[in-house]
Order: sequence, then structure tokens, then C-alpha cells
Amino acid sequence: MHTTALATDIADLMDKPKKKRAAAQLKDEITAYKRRRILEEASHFFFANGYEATTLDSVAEQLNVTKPFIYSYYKNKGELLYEICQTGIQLSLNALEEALSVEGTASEQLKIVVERVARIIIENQRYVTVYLREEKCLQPEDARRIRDLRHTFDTKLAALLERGKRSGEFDVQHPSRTAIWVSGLLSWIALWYHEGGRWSATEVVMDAITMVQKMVQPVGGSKHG
Amino acid sequence: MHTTALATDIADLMDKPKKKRAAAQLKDEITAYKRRRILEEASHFFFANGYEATTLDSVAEQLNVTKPFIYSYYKNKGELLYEICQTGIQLSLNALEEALSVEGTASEQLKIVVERVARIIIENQRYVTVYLREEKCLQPEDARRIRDLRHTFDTKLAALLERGKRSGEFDVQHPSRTAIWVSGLLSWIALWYHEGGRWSATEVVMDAITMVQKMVQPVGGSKHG
DNA sequence: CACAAATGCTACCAGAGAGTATAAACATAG
DNA sequence: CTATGTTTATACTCTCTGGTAGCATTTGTG
Repeated sequence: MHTTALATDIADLMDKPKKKRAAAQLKDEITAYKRRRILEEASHFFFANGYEATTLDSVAEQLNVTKPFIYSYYKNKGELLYEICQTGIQLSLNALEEALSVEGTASEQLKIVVERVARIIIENQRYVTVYLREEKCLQPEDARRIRDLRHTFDTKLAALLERGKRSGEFDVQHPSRTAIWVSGLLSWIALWYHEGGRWSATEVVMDAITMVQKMVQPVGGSKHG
Repeated sequence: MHTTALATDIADLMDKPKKKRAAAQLKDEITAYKRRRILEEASHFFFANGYEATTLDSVAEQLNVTKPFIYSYYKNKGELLYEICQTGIQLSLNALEEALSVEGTASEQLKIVVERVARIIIENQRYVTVYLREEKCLQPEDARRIRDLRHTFDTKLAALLERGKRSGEFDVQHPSRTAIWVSGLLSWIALWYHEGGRWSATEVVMDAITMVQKMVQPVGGSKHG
């Protein structure tokens, strides 16, 4: 079956008329869209009720489909959880890497990092919160992949702190441990922020920037953009 | 450790039956002890596997008793969760209040607060983590009580920051919001610390103190101690 | 329109686990 | 030793839900 399918794919690329390929492409997009919708709705339930307490029947009902529909797009409930967790940490990591690609001093980069990651975390609170809360429910193999992503995040952040330390911009006695405090502060946003609550997203982001800047600031004090 | 039934362990404690009075008093203590042991074991499972994924049968097995035994000491599974969450936040609150009762400047008090609360959180990581992670699983009424305790904690911490702000020791533009960052930093310890891991409890506590001091430190700089 | 392929649904199962009725075991009193 | 109340275990029930087999329906094609 697999070799047949593969042969068909190759045939598509080489022989079949453009029309068919376009149709096939559209189909893929639709499939991807359905998967996204399922994931989005599932993340709402996992966020609100927890992973174990959420039934796939309720997710299906919310989407006006049935449980077997979900099972035709995801292997099982655990795969849904994995994709949600993966989204949560991957988005944060992407934001970090983008911010790091902006040229600037360590201080300038750190400010951009905190700003962008904090924003991403607020915008994708559901995914990040589920990732932080339901890690224990992941299959061991999935858990390892997620931990690797997290480790990459912390390592890149630590490298930035290290750079700032060497340039004298930051006063951190132990960059990799400080990185964990900083990423913890960012994670905390997801667990605590409440949309429409006492404080706006912008206030929270600006506060986060201030807190992180103070955490790495030399005792002599210094002001940076 | 648990090779004998819990009931037998208790019998050992009663080896020399005294007068009725003493026996009656002992009974209460024994009941309290049994409840504590059940709670302790349950917290291990909730911490390791999550609340929903933990079966009371497995908790009973660990204690060498049976499920109905647990049900004769707790109304239901939710009551166990509530007591664990309650323990987690109440211990932190107690530590905060004790620290606040020590005379001293705002800076001195803050240092003691962070030190003691951080220690308590590390020592009672299971309870604190379950509280932070499984809040959503609580009955609405229980959840409200827990939130009230948390609110008390944040409020008292905010009052200390406010005091330090007025005395000029701290540079915080918004005490109650800063309090949330500080309590978040403390909570983060429970979610991240791993006994026997890369860093010792003492290192983590000292790091926490440093981080919090920097977070509230006036830009002009000041030396801690 | 006919036929094929994909897509989705109805109806079910198996297992698990929260919670309980009831009986046994045990302690205590007299 | 017997009567009585308490403590704990045996042996269930009943519901809930992840997962599936197989049928129905829609869609695209010639």
C-alpha cells in the first residue's frame, strides 16, 4: 500500500494534468484547516477543564461533528495534546529566535526578546498553559521532544545573557540559571494573565520588560533604550 | 516502609493501653495521623501523575489498605485534592506571615520573606505544585476558598512592597502588580526545582533572594544584606 | 446518470475507576 | 466469654469515555 501510494505521488508530480494537482493541493489545504480547527477547539477545552477531564465527544460537539471525525484526523487523544504542547513551546521559541536575529546590543536584544515572547505567550495563552500544566500527561517520547524544545529556548536565552555579561551590560553571576528565572517569569504570564482582567496585555508586557531588565541590571544602575 | 498495613502501624503506637481518657484522646490523634498519611501518599501520586490520572485504588495499594478505607476518612476524591491544594497555599501563607512578624526594615523583611517562603515551597513542592497545576479540577466552592488564600498572600506581599516604596527602599511603580511577579517567581520554583538536580535547594533560595532584591531595587543601586 | 472514492456518521465495545452495600474482623466493656 | 460498637475488607454497581467496525452519504468523474 505504501509503495503504491508513493508511486502515485510521483506520478502526480510528473504526469497528471495541472488541474488534478491543483485539486489535490486544495484538498491538502482543507485537511490542514480541519486539523487546525480541531486543535484550536481542543485547546479551549484542555485549557478550561484540563486534558484528562476533557472528552473528545465534547470537542466534537463544539465543532458540530462526531468523535470518529476527529479520529480520522488525529491518531488519538494524546496526539492532540502533543500538538498543542508543541505549538505552545514552538511559538515561543520562534519568537525568541526572531528577536535574536535583530541586530543590537545585548540589552536591546533582551528587551525585544521579552517583548515579543511575552506577546506571543499572551496571544497563545491556551497553548502555552496546556503545555506547562499537562506535560505529565504526554507519552514519554513526546515529553522528551517537548523538553528538548524548552531546553533550546533556555540555552539560547542563556547565551544572550552570557553575551551581555561579557560586554558588561548585565550583572548575572550565572547566565544559565538566570535564564531559567527569566523564562519562568515569562511562563508565569500564561498561568496568571486573564484577558479582560485587571491589567491589559500591554501593561503586562511592559512590566515583564521592566522586571527582566532589573533582574540583569548591574548594581551601579544603567539605562538602556 | 509499608510492608505492614497502616492499621498495624497504628496498633504499634498503642502498645500500652492506658486509661479510657488517654485512649479516647489517642483515637483522635490516630485518626488525624491516618488522614495525614493518606493525604501524603495521595499528594505523591497527584504530583507524579496528575489528579485525574491517579486512581484511589493505587493510593490505597501504596498504603496497604483498600479504597473503602480512604472513603471512611475522606468524603471523596475531590476532598483529597482540596486538602492538598489548601496545604500548598496555606503553608506558604504561614511562612509569609511569620516572616512579616520579624521586626526590620522593608528590605530586611523582604529578604526573610523570600528566603522562608522559597524554603517552604521547596520542602512542600508536591503540595504547591498540585495546587498550581490542578486548580481547575477543584469544585467551584473549594476553588474560591483557595483563591481567597492566594489573594491574601499577594495582598500582604503587596503591602510590604508598598511600605518599602514609601520608605524609599524600593523602586516599584505598582506594588500590587509587582507582588504578583514576585509571588510568580516563588511559585515557579515549585514547577521547576528538581531534588537532586543540577542545583541545590540553597542555591535556588539564594538566587530567588537576589532576583527579588533586584526586581525592587532603586536604579541608583543599593547593597543587600 | 452511473460508478467509484472519499468522507462522515450511527452504533457499539471494552476497560477503567469512582463510589457503595454488606459482611467480616476486631476492639472494648461488662 | 459474650455483647456491642467500630473499623476495614470483599465484592460488587454503574457510569463514563477512548477507541472502532461498518454503514451511509456526499463528491467528483466520465
